[in-house]
Amino acid sequence: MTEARWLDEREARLWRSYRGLRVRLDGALWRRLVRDSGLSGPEFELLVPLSEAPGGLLRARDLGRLVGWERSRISHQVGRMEKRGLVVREECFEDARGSMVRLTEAGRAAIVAAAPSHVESVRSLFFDALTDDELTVLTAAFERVLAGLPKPED
Amino acid sequence: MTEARWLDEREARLWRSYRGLRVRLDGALWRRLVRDSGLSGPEFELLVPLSEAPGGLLRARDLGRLVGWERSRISHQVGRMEKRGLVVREECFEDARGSMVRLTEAGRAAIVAAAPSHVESVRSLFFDALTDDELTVLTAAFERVLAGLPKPED
DNA sequence: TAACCGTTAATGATGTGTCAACATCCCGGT
DNA sequence: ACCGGGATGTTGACACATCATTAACGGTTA
Repeated sequence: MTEARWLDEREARLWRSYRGLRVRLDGALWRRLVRDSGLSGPEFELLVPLSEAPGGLLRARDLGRLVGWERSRISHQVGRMEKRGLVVREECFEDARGSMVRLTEAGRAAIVAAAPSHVESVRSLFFDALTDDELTVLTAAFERVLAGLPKPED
Repeated sequence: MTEARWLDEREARLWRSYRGLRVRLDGALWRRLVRDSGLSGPEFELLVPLSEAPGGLLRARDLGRLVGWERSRISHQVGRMEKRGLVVREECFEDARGSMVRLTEAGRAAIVAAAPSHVESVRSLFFDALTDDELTVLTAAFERVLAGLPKPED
């Protein structure tokens, strides 16, 4: 258990700003989303792929893969959204184990109303503060960090 | 609601990588922390400033300011950590409204055991993938975005 | 056919975070 | 001395995320 590889001053500063960004940017986006559209972050995340699917219909398994969630999380979230009338569950004919998730009219109306405002928030809070060169550097750096991350099982 | 200011291809790519980073990097750090030390992320965040305070003693208000949390969140989290024996609540003599939070011996042992491994995770998963130039650019970009963020009430 | 294994979902328990009351206390002006 | 507004914490209700367990189903193999 050595003291080696501690963070130096510059590294600590970057880490603080990253933590701050993660908390404050996402917090601001979440609050604006709720305020402007009445949708929560997780609701928005599920509605996007559903709204892009033919008939607003996706199998729960595929929905989970599209957003990178596990089955249990999908199941709980779809349950809450079903109670709110945004989606309905239907049985899956190809595979009796599966279940289908279908966007309701209310759900489609909600995502259509929410998307433009949300994109505008992302642009004004994030992209408007970046230069074009920074956009390039950040993309390369983020993708390299992502590529080096261990699989979910670690 | 116009279609203007939609994200172009390069912007969408950066946004995807940022979202991925946010989820996968923080997820990996959380899982390693729990696995290596038995501490959760929020527990770790409160234990750090407490371990640096004289006597391991901080007023709840000050603890909240140090980590940037609101009162309710502090209260709930301290309550859970008190049940786990990591901290104890004491009354505040200077101000009868306040309450003090004190690190227990078990709490101090936990943070001392957890910190080196956590820093090593941050370094190996994040900093080792960045060049020195990127470190500079990211810090400047993050701090500029942070400075432009609205206050919590917006 | 029967035993078995992997996939898919649902569910309950637990930890976490936010919000809206609520109670209490401090402090300044009157 | 009093009063009223701001500060401080706690609590309960709810939404969210993860984990372990359970159940049902499909396909493979004995």
